[in-house]
Amino acid sequence: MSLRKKKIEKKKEEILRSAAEVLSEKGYHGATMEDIATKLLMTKGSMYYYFKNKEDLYYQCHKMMIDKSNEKIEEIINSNKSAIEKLSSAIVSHIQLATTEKTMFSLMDKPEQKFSGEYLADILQQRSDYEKYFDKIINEGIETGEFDNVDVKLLRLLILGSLNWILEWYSPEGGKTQDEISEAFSDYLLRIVKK
Amino acid sequence: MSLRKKKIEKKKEEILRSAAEVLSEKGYHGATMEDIATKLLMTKGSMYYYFKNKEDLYYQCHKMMIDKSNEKIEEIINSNKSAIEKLSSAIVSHIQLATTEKTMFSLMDKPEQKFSGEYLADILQQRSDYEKYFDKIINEGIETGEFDNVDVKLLRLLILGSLNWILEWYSPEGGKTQDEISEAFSDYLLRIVKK
Amino acid sequence: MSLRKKKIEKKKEEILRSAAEVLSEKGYHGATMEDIATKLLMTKGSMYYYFKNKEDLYYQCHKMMIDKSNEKIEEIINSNKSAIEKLSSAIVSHIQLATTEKTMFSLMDKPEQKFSGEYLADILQQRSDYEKYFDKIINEGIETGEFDNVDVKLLRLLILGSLNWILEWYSPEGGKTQDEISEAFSDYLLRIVKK
Amino acid sequence: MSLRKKKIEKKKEEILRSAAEVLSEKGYHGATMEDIATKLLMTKGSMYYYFKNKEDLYYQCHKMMIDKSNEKIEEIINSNKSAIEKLSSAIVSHIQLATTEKTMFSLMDKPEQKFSGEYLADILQQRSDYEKYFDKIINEGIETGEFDNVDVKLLRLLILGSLNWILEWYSPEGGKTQDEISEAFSDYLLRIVKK
DNA sequence: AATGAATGAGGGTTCATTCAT
DNA sequence: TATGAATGAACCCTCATTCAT
Repeated sequence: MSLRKKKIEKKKEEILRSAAEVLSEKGYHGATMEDIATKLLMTKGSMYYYFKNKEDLYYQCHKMMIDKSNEKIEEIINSNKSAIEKLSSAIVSHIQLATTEKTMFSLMDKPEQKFSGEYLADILQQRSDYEKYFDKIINEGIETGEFDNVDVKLLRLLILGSLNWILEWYSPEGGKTQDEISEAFSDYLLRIVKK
Repeated sequence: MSLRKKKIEKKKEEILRSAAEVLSEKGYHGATMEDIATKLLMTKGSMYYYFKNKEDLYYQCHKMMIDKSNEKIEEIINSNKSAIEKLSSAIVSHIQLATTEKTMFSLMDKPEQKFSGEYLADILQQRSDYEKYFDKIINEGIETGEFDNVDVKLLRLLILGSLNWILEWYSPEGGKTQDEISEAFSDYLLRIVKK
Repeated sequence: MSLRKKKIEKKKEEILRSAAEVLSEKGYHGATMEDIATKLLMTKGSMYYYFKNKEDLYYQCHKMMIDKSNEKIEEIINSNKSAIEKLSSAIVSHIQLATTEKTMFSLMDKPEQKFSGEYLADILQQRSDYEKYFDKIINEGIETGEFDNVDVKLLRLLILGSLNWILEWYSPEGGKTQDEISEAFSDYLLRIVKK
Repeated sequence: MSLRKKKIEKKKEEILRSAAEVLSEKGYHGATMEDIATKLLMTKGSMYYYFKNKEDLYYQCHKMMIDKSNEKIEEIINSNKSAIEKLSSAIVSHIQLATTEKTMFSLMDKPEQKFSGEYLADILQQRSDYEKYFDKIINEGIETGEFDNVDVKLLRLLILGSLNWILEWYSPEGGKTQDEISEAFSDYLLRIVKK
């Protein structure tokens, strides 16, 4: 990648982070291109140099986040840990990411209301990938006998539901720290599968 | 209540049900008053005979749903069941309501992005009431010794998160029936608290 | 006129008076049929039993007022007074009417912005009649030698302008009484014509 | 001021002049943003680049005009003329402005029906300033003995009333020229105060 | 004689998007 | 690269008017 390309890439990410904040705070339809541009000390028009349109901007925000999530969980999957440890790690990792990058993370909600066509298919695929990783861990646990014989899909939905919901209530100033939440949630959720 | 009042009330509810469908499908900002009216074979303007504005319409949808939820859970709370049975019932009831009235239920998400001022305060209060009921059940279980000594608030957040998330994936045509989901979720979630 | 007709006529005038108040306060376009109906403890729809439409309602308000004005000035014209006394009386009478019926009187402003076609022509004719009466008095004064030789039209415009403007600032609670205003204005305005 | 700012200022004034014509012809409520835009070969939406909303546009029209009026009268006040000459000049100046800029001038009517809150207070203040200048001249004349001992406020109301009313009847094609009107009105009105 | 309900045309305003500079 | 200016489609909402009852 040329230096120029890299610089653009850098700028793009800077925009993405800032855009994500506004977008997650006001919602996709609630946030205007102007809102986003203002926060970046740019003008509305300039944004179109970097992004094709609003949907594209949103998509890139989304992608940036899901890539990070997938990276992390792949790492966990490929480690030498036991299934229990893997599931615990995945839960903790998800929470850490969600709470640290609350703003960006919360973009990932209700994609059907924001995306259409090509973009939507892509987004759903990426999500599905992430979910598959969880299924993989759970299946592994069942096979090794570490886990009880649960309904894999339903359990995964339960777990991810409880984790994703954290965005709805977590606040850095709020009562619980990230670590407290991580510990409690991984403890509680593992109780479901442990024999 | 006069006959006229009753008729108007009936019409209002009819509108609400239909509106909820459109609103939950397209989101608050995504759905237009025209969309909603068209579905009812009405005109945009007519809606304003029954509702002050879009926010008001949305608010009423919301209220209708949360009233039902609160009614149900109050019934459970006041019953003679054990804490375990109460929690299980509350979970099942929540799932039944959420899946049966998926469209209306899903309106209850992210109120800060849709409401402001008076309305928002009201909504948040109603939500908080519902959550308090769950806390009450959990506390009861701890006191009677039925439940393990958990962090009440975090557990409640975990449970409600996993339940609310059902809206994101449940589909009547999908793989699992309401009952299967209810059974699995109440089973799994109770494992967390049972000693 | 039958008794029934008379009753309708009565009701009409009642509506007119009340309507005029709202109309003059909020302006023709600013006042809604609902505003007017509410004040009369009626419903919007009922107004259409008495009046063809908003323009018609406004027109009738207008007519009611100008008829009164013309009546009074005709009386003055046909009296046995001197021109000076007639002009003075006309001024005083105009002020009394304008201040007593401030609300209705102020409807008579800028008819071109509110009326069209048939209505407009009618209104302008009625206005013109009233103005002609003033001209007549002034001409009479010049002929009898009571008045200086002024430009009749310009003087009439000056006088009526200053009188009509009273609506813009007169308030029953304000500093000056109707009589003080009447006296001062007739005194000042007569100074212009007196030799 | 930068070149850009100047250009925008220029455009704003261009819009204001054109808007004033439409607004004064059709009235505030009668004129639509579309009407105004069309006349400028612009689109409705573009107007919002320059003005916050309709009320703002109207306010700026108003302000532009009253600033001019105040400028002129201040000049007169600060001159070395006698009170009689000052009053005469003020009358002539007012007439010249009103007839030359008939369209914009006529916007200044009935502000309570068009403005609210902040805007209204501002407008009323500006008006009041202008009136105070007239009072000052009249008081000066009384003090120097040039004028008869009149009721200052009532006389000012009489004078400004007759002047403002000119807008209701003046037409460039009509019978009287600006100068004829100016001469007649200042002559007539001064007769009131001259000893 | 009155009204509840519905309508639809139109108004103000917002905003994603474009494009010349 | 960046932006100022313009656009136009779409949205929410208002309101005069109608009409069955």
